[in-house]
Amino acid sequence: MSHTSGVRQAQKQQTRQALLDAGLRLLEHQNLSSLGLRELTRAVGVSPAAFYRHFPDMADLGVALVGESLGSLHAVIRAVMAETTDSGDIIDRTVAVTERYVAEHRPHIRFIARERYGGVRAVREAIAAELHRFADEVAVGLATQPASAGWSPGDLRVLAELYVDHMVMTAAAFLEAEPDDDAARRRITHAARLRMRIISIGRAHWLDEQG
Amino acid sequence: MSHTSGVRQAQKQQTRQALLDAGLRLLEHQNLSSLGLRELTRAVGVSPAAFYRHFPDMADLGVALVGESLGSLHAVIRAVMAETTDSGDIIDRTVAVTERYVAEHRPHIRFIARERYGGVRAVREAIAAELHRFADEVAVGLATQPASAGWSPGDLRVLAELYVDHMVMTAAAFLEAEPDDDAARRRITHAARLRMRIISIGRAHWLDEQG
DNA sequence: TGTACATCAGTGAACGCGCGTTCACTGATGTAC
DNA sequence: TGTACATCAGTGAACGCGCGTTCACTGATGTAC
Repeated sequence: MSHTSGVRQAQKQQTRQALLDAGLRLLEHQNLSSLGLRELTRAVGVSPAAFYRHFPDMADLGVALVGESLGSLHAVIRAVMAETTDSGDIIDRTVAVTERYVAEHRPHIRFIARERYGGVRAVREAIAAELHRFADEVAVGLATQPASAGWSPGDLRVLAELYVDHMVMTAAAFLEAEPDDDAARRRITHAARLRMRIISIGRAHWLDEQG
Repeated sequence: MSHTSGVRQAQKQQTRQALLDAGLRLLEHQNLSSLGLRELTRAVGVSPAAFYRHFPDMADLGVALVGESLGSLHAVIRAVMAETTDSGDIIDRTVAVTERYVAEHRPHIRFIARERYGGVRAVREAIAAELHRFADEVAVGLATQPASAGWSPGDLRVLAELYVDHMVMTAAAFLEAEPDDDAARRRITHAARLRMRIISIGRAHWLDEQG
């Protein structure tokens, strides 16, 4: 039984967080699989061996970064979905929230984009699992909307994934633009809204076409 | 003036191709930025120094692999777009072609997915440029269709990117499934068709909603 | 056709370097009484 | 409160290893006459 309080625990947690923070910073220009253990501990200012007090290996640190990067998104998504106003409004709001989230968590989102199909299996799987959970949440939200009447659960789930994928796609686009390139950001915003509207209209007319 | 014929040229080309082939194979389980020069030349059976007769560095080999991976897709896309039958048919055909292309070029497509947002700038940019060119081509194709009447060139371009992104998304999904997992492949095919139909229907009703 | 010289793809040895991991250790923090 | 012992985060030295790059070289191929 370990007391969770105490100076020692707090100091350990602080070093762990320093490793995560430095890792994220160093990953701005490289892959997780090319980030060196010594490079990381050097940046933090601890000995190489200290790393092993916190993570068994780099892949494990990567998985921790996935949680840190995507954990806070759940609340954001739920908040947007809860405000069930008209669909045009919800689209603009979603795009705006995505833009702001990328601006405020740039290194985290870059890390996710880079490692989503990257070379470290455990990290890839952790990201896939998180996105899966987002899609679940969106699917539940969609199911409660009147526009979903007549949709099978499986097809609703595909629709939810479509929305999540587009959110990721939009985030990646904002990522690639320079943060202060306002023209580029307006272009991305316009494209993201247009895409989501096309999908939204397609959804609304889906059942007509099936009849 | 160098004669392009000759035994020497042919042998050099052969070694270069062996480097590309071995590179692609070694990149199945790792990033370009963690692929070692010695690891690669060892796999090919030449001395490490021989590498420099063909590429200045690994990033350059990566760019060559991008060309090799996406070059042959142009012809395929153009062929599908040329057969302007009804839109349901063209969707099924596109999904089927994507599935077959991934099955036949698995390592190439995996490389593209992994490096699209990867750690090597030159390679990222080469991939982005190729996808940009695909979208251009699709936009030209779309512009000739009656369903595009009333669309601005800018919005048509967004629509073209939407189709390209969905092709990439579908390819990535096929990639993640085991090649012999027929159930997974059927699920992906169903989802891909549904997504494209929703987009197609949204496109058809876009102008109505704007009025 | 034969000869003498030029080119250049690939060699093999050498270099200095930073890597991941191990280990016994230290000394501050925690606990029992 | 004070004392004696336990815990354990972080140290620093050591290890063997594979890395990227350089260099003068070799010998097959190419060219000029």
